[in-house]
Amino acid sequence: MAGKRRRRFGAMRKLPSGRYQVSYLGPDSKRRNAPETFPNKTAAEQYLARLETTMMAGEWADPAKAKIHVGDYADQWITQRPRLSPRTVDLYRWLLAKHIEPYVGRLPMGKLTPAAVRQWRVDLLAAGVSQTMAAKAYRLLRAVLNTAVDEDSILVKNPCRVRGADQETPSERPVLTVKQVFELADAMPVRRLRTLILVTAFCTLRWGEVVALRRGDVAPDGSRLHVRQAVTEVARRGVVVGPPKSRAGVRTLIVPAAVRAELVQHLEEWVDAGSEALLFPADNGKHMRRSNFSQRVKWTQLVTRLGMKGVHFHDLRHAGNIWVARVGVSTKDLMARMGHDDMRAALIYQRATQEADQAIADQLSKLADEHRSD
DNA sequence: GGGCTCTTCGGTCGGGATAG
DNA sequence: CTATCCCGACCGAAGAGCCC
Repeated sequence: MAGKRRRRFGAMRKLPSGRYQVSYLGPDSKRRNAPETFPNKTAAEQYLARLETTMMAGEWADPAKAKIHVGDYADQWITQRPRLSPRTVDLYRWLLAKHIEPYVGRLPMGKLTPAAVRQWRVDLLAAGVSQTMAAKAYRLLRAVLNTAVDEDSILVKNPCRVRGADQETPSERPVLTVKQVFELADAMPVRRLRTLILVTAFCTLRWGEVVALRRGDVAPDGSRLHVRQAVTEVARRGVVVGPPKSRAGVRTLIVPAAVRAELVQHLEEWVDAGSEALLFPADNGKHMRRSNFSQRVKWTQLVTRLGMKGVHFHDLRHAGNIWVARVGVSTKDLMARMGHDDMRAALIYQRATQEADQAIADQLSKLADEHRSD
């Protein structure tokens, strides 16, 4: 066209109706029309200018893809995610079906605004969903949408921006005393489960770790324990044996002298020969199952009867950790014993100890004050 | 300007109820 | 007894912020 310079970015034409239509090349070099036409040339120019800026900033979103439904995209996301553990896949699918799909699943991606996300969360909580589960669902949706932003150019910005919505409200677990742990152990219907309780508490083990222990993991004199495996129960696959939860989970523990004799006796009386024999097997010789144990010892009723209502098996591990922290070890040492890579949990125990120290100090001060006033 | 701590984000395991 | 549903708690890696 004579006299007309080609535009640096995009193209523009006047339609028979008198309105202006613009088109442009996306980052994928495909030509697209703007979703609407403009009443005058200036408006069209402004649209192109804004568009160019977003594209330069790498924030351009493909309008066609924005029509994909949130639920479909999320479903695809889970399927395509590499290296998710089976447990996580199960959880994600469940969260999607239960807490996401029914609310925003049929919404096109482009229609999922921050306001819609906010409302979704409000609805979820109003429906009686706990903070914890709402936070989980929120985090999943956010992770999905982050991929939509970063990799697929479906969205410009993640609409999940509710402050604190990803936070799970931590709750205090009861702290068992040494005496209570022994009471619990004594209440076990059979001797070998008594040992299970004591080893779990004094070696601060996880359930999956303690039931995976084998004869070869215990030093002959019961002084050391080698944690090298852990089991998880996976839907449709049953018990799965693998490495412990974290890298630091593989560890060697010194067994407190107080339970060594018991452990050695347990090995003699109950554990099959051979280094691969399980320390605490089920009656069928295979790994003990959680629900099997709970039902067998009637856990819920038991702890209630002993005045420890609401105590979980995992609280044995907590108790052990608290005791260890009270002995006055460093955070690093505590982490090593717990099999943690992360210091957060260890710090919680040390804080609990500090509070106890404070209480002791306060009591001492009181005594001193009483003395002075005499 | 390198090592530390804190926060954010994504991911994994534990526990109880209940149906089979 | 096992399997599964539903929910709650816990954890690791990397990025952000901070302090020498």
